[in-house]
Amino acid sequence: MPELAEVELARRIWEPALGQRIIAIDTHPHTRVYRDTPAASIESSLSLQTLLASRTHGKRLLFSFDPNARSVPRLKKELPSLPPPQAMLHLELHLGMSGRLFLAAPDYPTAKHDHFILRTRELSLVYSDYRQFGRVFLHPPVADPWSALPFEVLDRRFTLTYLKRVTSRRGGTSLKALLLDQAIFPGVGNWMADEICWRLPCHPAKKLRDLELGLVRKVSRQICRGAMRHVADKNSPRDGSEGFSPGRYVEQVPPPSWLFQHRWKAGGHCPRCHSGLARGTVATRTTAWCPSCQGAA
DNA sequence: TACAATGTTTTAAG
DNA sequence: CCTTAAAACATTGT
Repeated sequence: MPELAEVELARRIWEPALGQRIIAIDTHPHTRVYRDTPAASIESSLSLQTLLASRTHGKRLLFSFDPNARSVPRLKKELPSLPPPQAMLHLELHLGMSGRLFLAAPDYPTAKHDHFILRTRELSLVYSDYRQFGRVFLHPPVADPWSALPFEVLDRRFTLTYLKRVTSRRGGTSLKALLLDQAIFPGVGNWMADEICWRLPCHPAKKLRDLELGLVRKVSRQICRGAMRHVADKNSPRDGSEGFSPGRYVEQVPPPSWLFQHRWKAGGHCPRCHSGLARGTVATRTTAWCPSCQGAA
């Protein structure tokens, strides 16, 4: 499920735990989710640390922990014998296709597909993923483990010049495949890619060399911004309640004027021209498009 | 039963 | 070495 906006939504779900200390960690240690970092090493690294911050980049989630939050008093010049501060630890999480985050009570019992649970005194932070395409791993303790990632679509630096440069050798690829490439459009997934193709409008199998890149850039930014707005509008009033409040975040979905609402329905119709939608495989993914608006490849 | 699923990585092929 | 296409991964639901 998770693309850009849904990943941001997932980040906010764990937000109530910022500033809290991890007092226990539960894992299913032998699942593929730990293919990068062994569960035991995550457990020992994060134990008793404080969750300080969270960010997203495309479909990635980053949670940063302060190993000094507990032992560092305000005075530092006065205590030269204190050990030097340790760098922040960064835990990255990817939700894959079926991963989700939720909050639960501190004594929440681990369920079948709950691979990773952080416990604080007040909350359980649960990562659940029945399909195990997702992953959780630790970064080496550097200041910013994400400094080399590509620009996000909504980043000011995502300019036409930039887009031309990073796609300069990709003329033979299809629009849909390009939109799904996380090195170029971080956070765009299957439904957003279809939405962008539809909004352009342009057939998803059209070759990049036949495209107007400036328009692709403009529309992809519109779709990303729109998707983010749909999650930002929701739950804006904070209820001020403490601790576990299930259901505070509910998934919100784009309006009926978007292709999104119609693309999976059998016999779905184009919200722009009302033609019947077409469906097929493009770039190895199931794809929906309007044969009337989007023309041919 | 067989296939598809809002994703990524690896392998194969051009 | 580079680009592009397809298989593999693990599990569930139709």
